[in-house]
Amino acid sequence: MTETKDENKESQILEAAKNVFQRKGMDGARMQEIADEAGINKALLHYYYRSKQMLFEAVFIKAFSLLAPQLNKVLNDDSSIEEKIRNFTENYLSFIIKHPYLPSFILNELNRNPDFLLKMKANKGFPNLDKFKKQVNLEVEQGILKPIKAEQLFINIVALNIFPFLASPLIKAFANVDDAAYQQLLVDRKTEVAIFIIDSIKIKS
Amino acid sequence: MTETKDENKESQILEAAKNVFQRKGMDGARMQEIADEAGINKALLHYYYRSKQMLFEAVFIKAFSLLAPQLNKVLNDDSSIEEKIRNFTENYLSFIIKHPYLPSFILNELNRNPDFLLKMKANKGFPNLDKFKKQVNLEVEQGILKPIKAEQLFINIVALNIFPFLASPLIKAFANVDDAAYQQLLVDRKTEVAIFIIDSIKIKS
DNA sequence: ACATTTGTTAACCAAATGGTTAAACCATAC
DNA sequence: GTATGGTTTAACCATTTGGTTAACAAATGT
Repeated sequence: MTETKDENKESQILEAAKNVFQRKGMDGARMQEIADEAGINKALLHYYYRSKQMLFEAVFIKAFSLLAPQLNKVLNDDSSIEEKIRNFTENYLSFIIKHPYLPSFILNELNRNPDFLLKMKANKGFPNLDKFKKQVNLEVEQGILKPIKAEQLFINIVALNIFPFLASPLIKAFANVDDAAYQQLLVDRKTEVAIFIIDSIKIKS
Repeated sequence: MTETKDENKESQILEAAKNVFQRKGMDGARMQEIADEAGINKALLHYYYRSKQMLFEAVFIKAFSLLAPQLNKVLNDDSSIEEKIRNFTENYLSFIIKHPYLPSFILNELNRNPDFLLKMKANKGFPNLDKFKKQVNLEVEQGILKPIKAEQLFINIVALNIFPFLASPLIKAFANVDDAAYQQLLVDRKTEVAIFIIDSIKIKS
């Protein structure tokens, strides 16, 4: 129905597993349901991926590898902090709007099992704040930015971008908006969020 | 170990259930584990709360009822938007630091089953943005605040306050800080977040 | 042609799990 | 004391679930 026509069974299974795991989480997912969604026999799952745990890890690592490098890319390019914020907000929101379950999936499973991160950290391409930190400190000294700790700024940027995807049912209920209106709010945020952050931290000249 | 000495079995069970459900989620939780944590027989769980589903709903509703009214209180008092932001940030962060699993638990389970919100919405005391919206619009007209939609501002406030509790393992890994340092970051946010928001939206005189 | 490896399936299995039952326990009332 | 009602437990049950097996089909190599 979506993509991955039929290349090979392996990625066809992975696609089905991704859908089920992201909907139900590791604990809620059933191997039978994944098999059904992939249109194959349950035993075949175990033929390709030995166990539920291994299938899950394959899905998780793929999802994480999709999300993390983008973050890294923006953090480590040569633009100013202001540009970084604009780029990140624009790119990341566009990306997540296409994969709305990703953030929730990844954060949940990391909470469930933080040790995962140890495996991930080994990979190079694992996001790293060093350059961003130096840059923030420098721009603060130069009087471009108001004093703020790089870590706090980083949390704020990520929070403003990702949170609406973690809490959509709740926000929809509180703000009394329907799906279409919420979708529009999200699109608006592609520019709104960057403005919001920059207005907060930039010293006007 | 914590509170609820021994009042009655019912709340003793609820306390144990809360702990297990918040750690493991509905799907990951086991009735046996809840029974063990409550120091009772598994059959007794079913004696007090007929099924896992009912026990879960009792826990969930209690958690939600703890979180929601606070939000409502701040939104609907008579202070200015600026004061509301300060109050909310200060109060909510203090509260959540004491119950760090709550946000993750509630958001997860709502994503898993958004229909829950219909039940919740029936309760009076369910948070409502009407007053907040009017107030934002008014202060924008009066030139106190820069133009911003109330919904977006609301999302931003909640995101900045809650997100660090949803993503703690991830942020710790990215920012390379240990538990103690992270705890300190959270405490700092009690004032930092309010400043960050107000700097962004307030028109300087 | 045929042997060998790879892919696929239906049937099966053992463990885990939510839930039930029937008996025991223990207060309080008579 | 013992009848009565709620409380608690050990043992049990049916179903679900992850995983295996053994047979079969389809490629692939020779």
